[in-house]
Amino acid sequence: MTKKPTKAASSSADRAKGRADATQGIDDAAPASNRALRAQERRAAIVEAAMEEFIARGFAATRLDDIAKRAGVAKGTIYLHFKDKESMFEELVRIVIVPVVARLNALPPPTGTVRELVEAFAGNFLKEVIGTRRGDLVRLIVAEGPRFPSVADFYYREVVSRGIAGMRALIELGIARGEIREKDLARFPQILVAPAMIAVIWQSLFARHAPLDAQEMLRVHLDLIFGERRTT
Amino acid sequence: MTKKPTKAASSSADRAKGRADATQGIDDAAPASNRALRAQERRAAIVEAAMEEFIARGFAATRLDDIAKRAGVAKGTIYLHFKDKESMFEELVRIVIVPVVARLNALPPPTGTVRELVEAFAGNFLKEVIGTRRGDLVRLIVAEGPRFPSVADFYYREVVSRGIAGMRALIELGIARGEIREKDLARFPQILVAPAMIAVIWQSLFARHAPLDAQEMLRVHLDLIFGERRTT
Amino acid sequence: MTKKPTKAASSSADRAKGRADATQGIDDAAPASNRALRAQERRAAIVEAAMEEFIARGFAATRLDDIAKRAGVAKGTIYLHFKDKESMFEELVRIVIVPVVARLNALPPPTGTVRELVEAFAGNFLKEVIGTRRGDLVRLIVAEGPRFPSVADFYYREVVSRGIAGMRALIELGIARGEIREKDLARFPQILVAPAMIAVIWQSLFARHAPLDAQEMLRVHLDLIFGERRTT
Amino acid sequence: MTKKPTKAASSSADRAKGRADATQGIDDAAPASNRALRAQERRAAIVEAAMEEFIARGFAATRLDDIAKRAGVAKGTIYLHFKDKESMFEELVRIVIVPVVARLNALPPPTGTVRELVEAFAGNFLKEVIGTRRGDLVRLIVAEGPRFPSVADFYYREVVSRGIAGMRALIELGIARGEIREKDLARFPQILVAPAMIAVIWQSLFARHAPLDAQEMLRVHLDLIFGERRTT
DNA sequence: TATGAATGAGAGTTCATTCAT
DNA sequence: TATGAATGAACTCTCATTCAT
Repeated sequence: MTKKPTKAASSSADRAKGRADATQGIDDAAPASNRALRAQERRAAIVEAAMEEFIARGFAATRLDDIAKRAGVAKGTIYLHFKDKESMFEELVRIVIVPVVARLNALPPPTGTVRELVEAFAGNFLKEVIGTRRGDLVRLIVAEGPRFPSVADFYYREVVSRGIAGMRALIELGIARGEIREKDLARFPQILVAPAMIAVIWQSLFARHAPLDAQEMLRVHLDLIFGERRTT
Repeated sequence: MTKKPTKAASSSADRAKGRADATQGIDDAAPASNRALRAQERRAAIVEAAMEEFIARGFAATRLDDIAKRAGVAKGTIYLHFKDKESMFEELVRIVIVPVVARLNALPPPTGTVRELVEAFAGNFLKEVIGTRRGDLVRLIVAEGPRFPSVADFYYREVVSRGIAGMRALIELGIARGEIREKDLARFPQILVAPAMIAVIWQSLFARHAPLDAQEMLRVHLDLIFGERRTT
Repeated sequence: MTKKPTKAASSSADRAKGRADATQGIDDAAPASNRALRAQERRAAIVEAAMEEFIARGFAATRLDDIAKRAGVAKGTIYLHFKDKESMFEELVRIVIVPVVARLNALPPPTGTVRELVEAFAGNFLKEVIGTRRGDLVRLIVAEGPRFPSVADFYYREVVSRGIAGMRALIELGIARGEIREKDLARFPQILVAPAMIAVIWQSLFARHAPLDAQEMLRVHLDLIFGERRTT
Repeated sequence: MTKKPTKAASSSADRAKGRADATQGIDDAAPASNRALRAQERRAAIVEAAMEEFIARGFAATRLDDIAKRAGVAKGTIYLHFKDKESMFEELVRIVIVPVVARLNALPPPTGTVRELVEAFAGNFLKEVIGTRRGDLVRLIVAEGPRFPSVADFYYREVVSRGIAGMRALIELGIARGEIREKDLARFPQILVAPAMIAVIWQSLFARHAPLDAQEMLRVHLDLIFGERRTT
């Protein structure tokens, strides 16, 4: 997790870093960094617990008491790391999303056909997002976005706009290579990812009633775009 | 005294008024139905107000005080119509959704090509859902669904499953008539509506950053499915 | 008590007044005004209780819980009458001081010598302020004034400046009549009341260690100003 | 290691520094006294900081965190010097008041007329108390006295009773020498200092609205007691 | 000796729900 | 039937105090 300390946590975090560097290689540095380490662990535990609770209950219905209990810390400890409930929520989303963005930026080497690229990407999405905590996060953002414009903004800026741009590039490549016939698709990359989004939402709302084979659905959707796959 | 009409806010209010007009002139009925009439109006006002507030703030953050104020009734009056906040929310969604279902059932006469049918449907959806209160309702259900399984269930049963079934029928018709080539599409009617759903969500979260021309997007999507439209 | 209702309390207070006027003389007005009456009583009880607690503990150390308990109401009821703890304190001082000012304005008929007037005034002060709740209020204002400028301002405007002006008028009359020799006294009416203030503070802090005969002290002070009294 | 010096904050700090310079060069004493020295300095800093904060906010509203920050020590360090917040406050007042008493005891040689003595005293009071931190301390004691009887007791015993006794002695001298005519004044020395006290309070509460020329007021008051001064 | 992260009791405030009118 | 004052449980946030380092 890339350090992005709260004001409250910054001093200890910074100092910890400094000290660790200074005592690099010296055994008895352990106790010094133990403190910082424990602080990091606590912070991580709070983030983890808060995420679970926010996803399970939404922002307003989540009790800080429950987050504390789940994280195994005292109520007051939360306030050593976050200013208040609101900014905790906002920061949380950032904290959880940043590594996602990082991974998106670590582009896979563009080899093979565009369809293969998109399939690889979709496969990854299936595994890592649909039906997972990460998927619930998406639903959380959809749910709370209007009340937390800064969260929606952040999510748009960091994830959506980049994702859209990436998709558009892929689509244009596909068009240039003749893999995609529908030229206007480049104007609406949302169409490419729409079924994936629907799958995310479907899983958390309706999976009970009618399980959805997301993988198959994506395949069909890609057939629509790239033309039917020959007999594999 | 119909205590719990399964009619939507507006329509029930309108009908109630109509009835009052109809019974005009019957002396001993007038005062009695006046009472009922007023009760109906109040109830409708509460439903309307509650919907606005729930959409704007979500379930937990909505105050009954605000609903009462907006509806122009006293706080206690709400409890004459609904058991408590939770069951009010659950009932509310039902009340608002029922007329939607009713309209869906009043199928438009299936004339013309399948594409024309779907386009008509999509056009209606564009006008009546995307960027409207009704669209926000969809987002509200996505947001609160996990905490209100009964709401999600109801929505699935009354709207989603029927909608899916209807789409499937259309798709099969399209396949039979040769308008749709991708045969597997019938297995995932979700693909047909996915961009529409995405448009709904996009409007309430990201319209500010990047307005989305939903109409055009739907057209492109239909081109994908039905093959490109010739020059008009 | 001149009605000066809080925003929260205003509606009920106003309506109560209106209704009371409307139903003047009609017996069954009782139940209607009972409500308003009870509300007034509650409000008065809160004011009374809050005053006691604030005097006993100061602003910061006073618990709303204790005020509620002492007033015999629920904690939430306080918020029907006052916006929050701070504005409750500020309003409280106003509420308690207003009748004091009213009484000051109801000037006693200026008969007899200036010394007699001043003695009458001092006698009243002795009876009504020194060693009473009212005296404690003065100490409370001294204590909290710097943290509640609005309170200090109000007290200065309504009580201190008027009191000073009144004293100055009396002193000038005394000088004109030849009862007071020290002409510069009119420039510092504070001197006239200083021992009275000291007596107020003394009673609440040191009475235990060394009781102070305030009456005698004031007499000696007046002798200083008016010259020794002959053997009456 | 003198644990609880009975010296005032500032003076002890200054003196401590002086001592450190004096013991410079004694090898094995240096580190030991360095420790004690640092401790003394810290303690003095805490006392100073605490005084400022208590005066500015009162006892209950003062945060130990702020005291620590202002003193440049960690929160925990305070507890190495004081048992808890309450006893810190009580001790503090003692620490700050002791040097005042000491100075009072170092009586100036009684030369000249009584009026001159009193004027010298009043002049000193004007300079050192009215409108200064020391004056605020008086207000603090008035404010917190009822909640800290031990503070009020201490202040009475060490300052008030001695001051009263001293004033009485002066007054009696004045009467004996014929400078003061009003014999009963000796029974109420409070009258002599009352305007000075009023000036202290006035400065911190009302100076903004109506500045008070304390020096002139005291002069007028002394004229009242000693008779008008001739044209110097 | 000094630190400051951690604690958790306790404070102010809100708001769903009740009930006398 | 309708009201809205009253309730008090429950929530967020603060801060004196402790203790491992």
